[in-house]
Amino acid sequence: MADTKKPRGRPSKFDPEASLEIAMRLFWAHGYEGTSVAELTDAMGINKPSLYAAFGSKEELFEKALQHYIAGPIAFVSAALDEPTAYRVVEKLLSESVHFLTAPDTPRGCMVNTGSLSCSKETAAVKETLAKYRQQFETSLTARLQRAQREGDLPGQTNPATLAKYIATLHQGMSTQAASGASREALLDMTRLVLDNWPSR
Amino acid sequence: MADTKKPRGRPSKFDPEASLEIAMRLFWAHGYEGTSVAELTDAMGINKPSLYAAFGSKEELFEKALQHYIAGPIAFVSAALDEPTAYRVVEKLLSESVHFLTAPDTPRGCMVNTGSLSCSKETAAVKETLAKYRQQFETSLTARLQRAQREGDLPGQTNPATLAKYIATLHQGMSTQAASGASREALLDMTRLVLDNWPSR
DNA sequence: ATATTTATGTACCATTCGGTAAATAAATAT
DNA sequence: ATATTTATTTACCGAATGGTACATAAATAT
Repeated sequence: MADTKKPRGRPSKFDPEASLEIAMRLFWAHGYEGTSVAELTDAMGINKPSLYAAFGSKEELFEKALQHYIAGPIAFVSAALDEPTAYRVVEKLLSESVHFLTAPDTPRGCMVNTGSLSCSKETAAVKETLAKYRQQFETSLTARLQRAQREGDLPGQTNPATLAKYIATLHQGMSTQAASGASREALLDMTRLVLDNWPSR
Repeated sequence: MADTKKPRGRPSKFDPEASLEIAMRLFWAHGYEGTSVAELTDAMGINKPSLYAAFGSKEELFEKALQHYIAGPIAFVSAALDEPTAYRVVEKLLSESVHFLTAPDTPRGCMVNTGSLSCSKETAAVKETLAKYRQQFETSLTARLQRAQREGDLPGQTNPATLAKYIATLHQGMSTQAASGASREALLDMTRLVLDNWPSR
């Protein structure tokens, strides 16, 4: 089942998957513009041509690191949408986000939120990519809340899009809070406050 | 009353106040690292030595532009704390923030939030300055809510610090939302939702 | 008129930026 | 053994970065 046929030329001395993980951590911690190619190659232990051969460009590497981030560390976000009720979706989303955003062994804050909020004109594409992902999340959450309304666990007078924007906004704000040093306990207290005032509890 | 005594040397051909306003707009729109000194001097119509003579360094200029921003465009934030009740403080704060963050003639988002969230290690000082200002706001709001509790317009079981963090988090999230293109109407709807679920209404 | 003071414009500094050309090293195919 | 293929290392590219030395221009003081 494994790849038994040996490749033709000189073997790579680095694992692209491991390098992607390293890139993710650096972009996560310092953003797109705050991370230089030299820092990336230093951390990966490779030279620049190897990076460009494997990933194309800094921007492509960022995109791939972003995919890696979405499929890995924040997979819990889309998983939370599978909870049975709107309340439990939001409960799980917020509480898991707090734990994630304040985890001791990973950068503070969410890469999708802090990766590139304001940037030079040249880097606007990256900024918009991240904005697109945030929008996708909000759209998915809206759809999930609409389903909840059909299934009767969300009051009919609540606007799902507005509620989704509310949760997305809180989530984005929590990312800033965590990146600025807010404690896990304080953010959990805040989550409790939000859930205690949930429209349909 | 005016400054009648003529200064000694060659007169300045630029107004430092106007230049500070220009710097504020650029930093506001593109952040600290996303704005280059060359872009600043171009927009101001001066040469670099004039900028350095007037403001010291890029970082000092940013600090002064930040003061200008806090004293000007977002003076309404501390002004909102003067409203008579906790509910009206928050109502004014959120609704005015939405109008401010989505104003058509100014950059989207709040400079204190988007000025430098993630950045290279070298620029960590600017990031922390902004985090400090956000913390100051949250602390002021906490104090205001404590006063509200003493004055009886906020239920005793509510934790002012938690409630203040909640509002601050929403505010920070709204900045990201606005910077990402959220419409004024959608954000006002969201504000309405928040206020309708206010703990002590 | 001349000296002094201040701000200007020009030209430059070392460093870093993202990215690449070219030579070389290490593997397999024949 | 030799050719071919692939990835490596080294060295470099032009442009942009934040910041400054230096000569000059424009004002006042004497």
